[in-house]
Amino acid sequence: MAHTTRQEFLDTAERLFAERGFYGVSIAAISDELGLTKQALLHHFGSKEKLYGEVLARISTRFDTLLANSADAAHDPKAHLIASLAMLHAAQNARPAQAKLLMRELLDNNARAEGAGNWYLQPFLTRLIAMVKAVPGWADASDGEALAAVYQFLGAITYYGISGPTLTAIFGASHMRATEAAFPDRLRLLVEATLTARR
Amino acid sequence: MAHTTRQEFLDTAERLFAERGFYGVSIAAISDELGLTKQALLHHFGSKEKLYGEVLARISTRFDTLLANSADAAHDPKAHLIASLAMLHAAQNARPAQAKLLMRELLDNNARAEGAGNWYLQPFLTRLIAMVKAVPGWADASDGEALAAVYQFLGAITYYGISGPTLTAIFGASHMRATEAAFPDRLRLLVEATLTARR
DNA sequence: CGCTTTACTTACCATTAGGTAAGTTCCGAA
DNA sequence: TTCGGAACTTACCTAATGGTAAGTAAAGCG
Repeated sequence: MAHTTRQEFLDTAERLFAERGFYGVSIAAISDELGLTKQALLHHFGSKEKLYGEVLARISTRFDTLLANSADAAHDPKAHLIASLAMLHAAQNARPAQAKLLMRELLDNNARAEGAGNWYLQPFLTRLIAMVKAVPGWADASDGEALAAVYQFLGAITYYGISGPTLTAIFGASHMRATEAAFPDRLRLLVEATLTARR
Repeated sequence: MAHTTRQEFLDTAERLFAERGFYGVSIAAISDELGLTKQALLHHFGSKEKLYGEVLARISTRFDTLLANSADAAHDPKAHLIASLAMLHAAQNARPAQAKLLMRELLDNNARAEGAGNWYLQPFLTRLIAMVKAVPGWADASDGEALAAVYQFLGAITYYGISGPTLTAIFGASHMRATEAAFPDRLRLLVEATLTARR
């Protein structure tokens, strides 16, 4: 709203952090892309770490509201879960940087997690867990059990979001188009298989 | 064999690069862990980039020979593929750093790929593609099609290799044990579902 | 009008980065 | 016994890093 510059910083940071990781991007590099000095960035965010935190929090919120908005059509829990995951997939496709950053966070948080690191993702994860537990036969599942399933779905989506560009870079663009359309079906198969495996 | 120090450098670098990424680790930090100076490292490897390349090449070779050694029992192509992927899964479990590093490479190579970056993984990927194409019904698949399947399998394995520690860190260790044993079955389901989807 | 706040800038700083240059120590072969 | 090369070390360099301090220009507001 009034904070246009702030949002531009967040957008640029999200993209660059996704491309090169936290340590691979300097605050000067981020600021340069906006034609500002790094002190402008520090003015808005205080430190590089806090900027990174805000970027992550924004992604988590984005996902969370995405899932919250789809909650009404929850007649069939399993169909609802699949539809929600498809929405996430679409969101990842629309914002490739987001997918990369999410995967990076899964890689980095052990090492670079003083304090609150992981909590950015937790509300989002918790909501997905609830959706899995709503599926018939999963009501009595433990949080860990449901989370493992969630993590697998999320991983498949996120991984797919990053593998597209990578494969294109290695093997050329022509091969990748056809398989792009097949992913939603594969995702559905994965969800069905995982959810059916438990009895 | 005579190069004990070299190998120790590679081991340490593999672990640290996996933990914090290429830019997150200084060559001084790697050397310090061995009680040596960074110039010792530069003496052996020339530059940080070359060290990183050797680490990746070693992983690729490791995988490649792993697959090559399992090639004899190829009576049933699908069973062979599944068994090979299970071997990879076991290898990733035995060396968690390896899984992380592989995933990082998939994230980083676009940005930090001047030249040969991706080629480290290609022989390994090519071998997996051949194994997929050996499955009945996949002989006429394009390289891209087969690679997409390979990439999905590899992603599932690699992702699972890194998600274990992460989930444990977030939700505690007790929840994770049970699901650990279930993964081979899930992997098999994934492979079956993916390979059957094509007709 | 004066005062504060916001959004920045220039100036500066200590630390660390990767890398070069020039030794030193040691070991194995001629 | 000397020689050469491998495996290091200390010393040094330049550039870049994240961050602090202090200021400036403009807008909002009593």
